[in-house]
Amino acid sequence: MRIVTWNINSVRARLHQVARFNEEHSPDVICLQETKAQDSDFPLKDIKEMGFDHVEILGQKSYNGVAILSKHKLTDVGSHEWVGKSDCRHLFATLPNGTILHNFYVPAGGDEPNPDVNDKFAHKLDFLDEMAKWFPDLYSNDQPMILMGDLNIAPLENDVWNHKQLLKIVSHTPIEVEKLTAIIDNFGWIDAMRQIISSDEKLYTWWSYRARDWLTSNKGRRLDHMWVTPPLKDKVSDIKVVLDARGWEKPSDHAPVILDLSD
DNA sequence: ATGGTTGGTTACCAA
Repeated sequence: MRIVTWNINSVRARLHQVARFNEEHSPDVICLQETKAQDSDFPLKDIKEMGFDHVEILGQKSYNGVAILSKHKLTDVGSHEWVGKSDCRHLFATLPNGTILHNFYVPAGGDEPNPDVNDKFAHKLDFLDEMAKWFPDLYSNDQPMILMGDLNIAPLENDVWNHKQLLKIVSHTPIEVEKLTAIIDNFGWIDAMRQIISSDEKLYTWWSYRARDWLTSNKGRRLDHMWVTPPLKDKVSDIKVVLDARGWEKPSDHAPVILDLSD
């Protein structure tokens, strides 16, 4: 089973890249974030022609939006309105083997890492606090479950190109890292990417559009994540960040992340 | 210290 998370930064602008990725990597499921299309504008027909017979979408005009593209039947589909907002940041569904998928787009949080003056940062912190309570309230971690998506936080020193220079940059501030770690610890999630690729190595999934040459400067951050519950721990056979896709023509600023699970 | 780019929507907002 091959499961992918990808912040695509507009599904309509990147439709040909979904097709290319599908041909080159044969995923079973792709969880998309930042689709930036209301449901009536979602290119459902094109996606289905790629072989994704089961598609769940939750979109809004211009901003945010998540989708699950699947070649297997999806059941028990739903979402939660985080911090009381209906801003299309979460979708969940269950695969035929019983594995529950959660697809998240956590708020980016703006530029100023001070919740007193920046409402977007306050919203991000509230969202994270709610996530830390929500999973233990509703689930047990002895069921197979995967949480993936753009969490907009790079928690470890080697998740950013320069730890010290980014301590006051939103996505790597101590308060965000502390809250993300609390979500993991409260429920017992396993960081599948770091189980496969050692925390001693730099690992990024996002590179700014503003860099003159993203690959040469390589000032990346690991903003996208794949977490699994303990029953799936030993079934994670591989993780890959598909760097190629960041270098395709008119790319998203995020690379897709592939999770391979053995049966 | 500052500005750099992109997508969606149409004079900026969010990332």
